[in-house]
Amino acid sequence: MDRILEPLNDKQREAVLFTDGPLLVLAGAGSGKTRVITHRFAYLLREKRLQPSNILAVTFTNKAAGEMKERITQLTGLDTSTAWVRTFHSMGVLILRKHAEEIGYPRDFVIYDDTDSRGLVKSIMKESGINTDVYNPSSIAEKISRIKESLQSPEDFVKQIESEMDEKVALIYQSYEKALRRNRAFDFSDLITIPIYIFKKNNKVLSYYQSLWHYVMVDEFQDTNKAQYEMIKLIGSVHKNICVVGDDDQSIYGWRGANYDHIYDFRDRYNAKVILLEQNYRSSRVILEVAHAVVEKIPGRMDKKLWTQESSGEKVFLINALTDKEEANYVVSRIDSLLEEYDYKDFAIFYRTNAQSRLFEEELLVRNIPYRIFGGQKFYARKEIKDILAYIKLIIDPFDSASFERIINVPKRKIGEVALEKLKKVASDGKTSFIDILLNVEKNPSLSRLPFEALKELGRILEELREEKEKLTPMSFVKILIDAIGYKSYITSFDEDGLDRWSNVEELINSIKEYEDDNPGALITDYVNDITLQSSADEIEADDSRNYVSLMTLHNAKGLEFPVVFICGLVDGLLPHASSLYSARDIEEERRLFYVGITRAMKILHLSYSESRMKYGELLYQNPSPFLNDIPEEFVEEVDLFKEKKDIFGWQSKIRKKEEEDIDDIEGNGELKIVEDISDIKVGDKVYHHLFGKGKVAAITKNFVTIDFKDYGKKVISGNFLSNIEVVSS
DNA sequence: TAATCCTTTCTTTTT
DNA sequence: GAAAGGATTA
Repeated sequence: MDRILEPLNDKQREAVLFTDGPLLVLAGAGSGKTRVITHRFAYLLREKRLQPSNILAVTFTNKAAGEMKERITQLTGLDTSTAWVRTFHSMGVLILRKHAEEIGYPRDFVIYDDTDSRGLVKSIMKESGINTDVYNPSSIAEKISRIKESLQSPEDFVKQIESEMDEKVALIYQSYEKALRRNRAFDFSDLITIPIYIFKKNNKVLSYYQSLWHYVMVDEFQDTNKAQYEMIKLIGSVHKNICVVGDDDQSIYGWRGANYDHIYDFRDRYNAKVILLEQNYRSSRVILEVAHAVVEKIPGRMDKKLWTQESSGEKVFLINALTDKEEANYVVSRIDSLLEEYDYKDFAIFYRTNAQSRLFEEELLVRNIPYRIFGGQKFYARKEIKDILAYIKLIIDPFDSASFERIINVPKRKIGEVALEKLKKVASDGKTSFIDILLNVEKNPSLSRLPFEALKELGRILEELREEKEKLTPMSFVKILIDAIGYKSYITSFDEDGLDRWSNVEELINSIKEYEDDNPGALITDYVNDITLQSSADEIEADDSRNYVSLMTLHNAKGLEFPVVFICGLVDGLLPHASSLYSARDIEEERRLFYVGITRAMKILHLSYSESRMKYGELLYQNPSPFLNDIPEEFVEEVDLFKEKKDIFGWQSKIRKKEEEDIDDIEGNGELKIVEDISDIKVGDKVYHHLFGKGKVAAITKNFVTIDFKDYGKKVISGNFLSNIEVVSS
C-alpha cells in the first residue's frame, strides 16, 4: 500500500519520519542505510510537497549517487533529474561553474587529479632546488591537500611550522597554489574548499543555496574531512535540517583526511536525535559474530552490536597455505568447486593492496573462470589515453602548463628540454596562453631557433578546436583532434605495442560516444571533468548484470555484498599494513578495514594467509595477521594446506622441503646449484625457480634471462634476481 | 634531440 | 617485476 514506509523496520521508519532538525543515523553494516536515505528522500518529496531540487543528498561515489537517484525515481515515479543527489566533488564543480567567475576565478578551468597534483609538486620542488630523494613528492602533495582540507591557507600554515619538513611544505604549498592559479586549474581539494570560500565571501550565494536546499542528507558521514563537514554546516546553518548517516566502525579513509570524530561532534554540537540501526539483513550469525569479535577490540568506539534473524550458517574457513601462489591456487579451486551451487557473480576476492591481484588473475585464467579486477586506475593511466586527454585539457584551458608539457613533443616536434624551458618562460607571466605563444612563435626573439612551422600548425589546430568546442559533440571533437595531430600514425609506430595502444584510443572514442548518449547535450568539457572525478568504485556493476568473479581491494569493497567472500593475504605487514605500524590510530583503521571486508559476506566467508610470499621477486617469510587471534575458535573451521604437523617442522623448513620435492621431480635430475652470475647458465639448461618452478633457459642477454617455464610459459628474469634460480648441472 | 639500454626505487588504500 | 630516472650513444 505505502511503498515508502511499509518495507521499513521500526528504526528505519523512525529515521524516515524524523524530518525536521538534526538527525544522526548510526547505521551498522548491512542495516539498510541506503534504504533509509532513499526512502527518506521520497518521503520528504511526498509529505512536504517539495521539488526534487529542494533536497540535497551527498555521497562519496558517483555510483552511490546514481543508484540513489534511480531508487528514488522508482519509489516516487517522479522525474529526479533535477534532484541534488551528488558527490561532494561533483557538487563542488557545479558551484564553481556557476560562481567562480564572480570572485575572480576563471570560467574555463581543468581539474587536476592526484597524479597531476603530484607532478606539479614535483616540478616545483625541482625548480626550487628541494631534493626529491629526501622529501618524497607524493607525501608532500598529500600533506598539502591535508592542509588545504583543514582550511588553512599558505599564510596560516606558515604560522605553525614545527619541523624542517613543515618549512619545505610551506614553501612548496605557496608555489603550488600560485601554479594552480596560473594554470587555471583546481585540484580535488579546491573542489570543496573554494566553494566554501565563495560561500563565506559572498553571502548572497550562500543564502541562495541555504534556501534552495530545505533538507540536507549526508551518506558515509564517517568519511567526511574537515572541509566537507564545514560545507554541510554552512549549508544547513539556518534550518538545521541535516541528517547524517554513518558508522564509526567503517571508517577507513583516515589517511585521506577523513575523521570519524565528526560523528560525535555532530551529535554534541547539534544535540542531534540519534537512531541506531543494528538489525543486519545481509550476513549469517556466525559471520556477524566474527566481525564483532574483530571490531570490539577498538577502544572508544560507539558500543553497538549487529544482530540478525538469519540462522548461524556455516563456520568461517581459515586457510593456511605455504606460499601466496598456493593460497591463490586454493582460493580459485575452491571457487571452482562451489560453482555447482553458486554463480560467478556470487564470488568476491578481497586483498589489501592492488599488487596482490596478479596471482589470483593467473589462477583464474588457468581455470577459465571469468573475472574482473576493480581499481588500479588502469585505463586512464595509459600513456595514449593521457596524451589525448592532455590535448583536450589544453584546448579547454590554454594556460594549463602540465598538459602543454605533456603534448608539446607528442607527436615529435623536435622540442626537447631546452626548447620547453624557453616556451614555459614566456608563459610564466600568467597572462599569455600557450596557444597564443604557439601562434606567435616567430615574433618572439627568445624563441627564434625553434621549429616554428610545426609549432604554429599545432597552435592553429588548438585554436580552431577551441573555437568549436561548444558547437561540436564530444565525439566529433575528439575525432577531429586525433586526426588533426596525426596521432594514429604516431602511436602505431611508437613501440611494438603500437596497435594495442591505438585500440585503446579507439576504446576511448567509444567511451566518449557512450557518454554522449547517456548525457545528451553534454560538451567535451563536461566529459573531461566527469572522468577526472570518476573512481574505481564507480565501475562496479550491480549484481544482476555481472557474470564474473569480482576482485578488489578491501577499500573498494565497502558498500558491497557477496554470497561468498575470500579475504586473502591476511598476514602481518599486509593487514595491518607495515606502514600503519607506527600509529595506534592507523592500526585501528586496518582493523576496521578487516571488519569491512568480513561484513561484506552473506553466506560463506574464507580468510586466508600464507607462510611466505614473493616481494620484488624475492621470497619473504611472514606471520599470520594478529587480527586472526581475536576470532574465537568456535566459529572457525581450519584448512591447513600443509601435510606435516607444524610442531615437527618449523615453517621455513617446510618451504625448503616442498621445494626439494618439486626439484626431485625435475627430469634428468642432477646436482642443483644456485645461480650467482649470469655466466653460470647457458641456453638449454634445466632450472628450478623458487616462484615459477621448473623451466628451461630459452635465451640469455647481457642482463636478462628468458626461461620457458613448464607451468608459466616464457618469462624474462632480471639479472638482479638470479638467486631465485637453481640450475641442474649436467 | 631521440632512442636505447641499464639501474634504481618502490607499493597502501583513492574522491 | 614494473616504472621511472639516468647515462650513453647515435
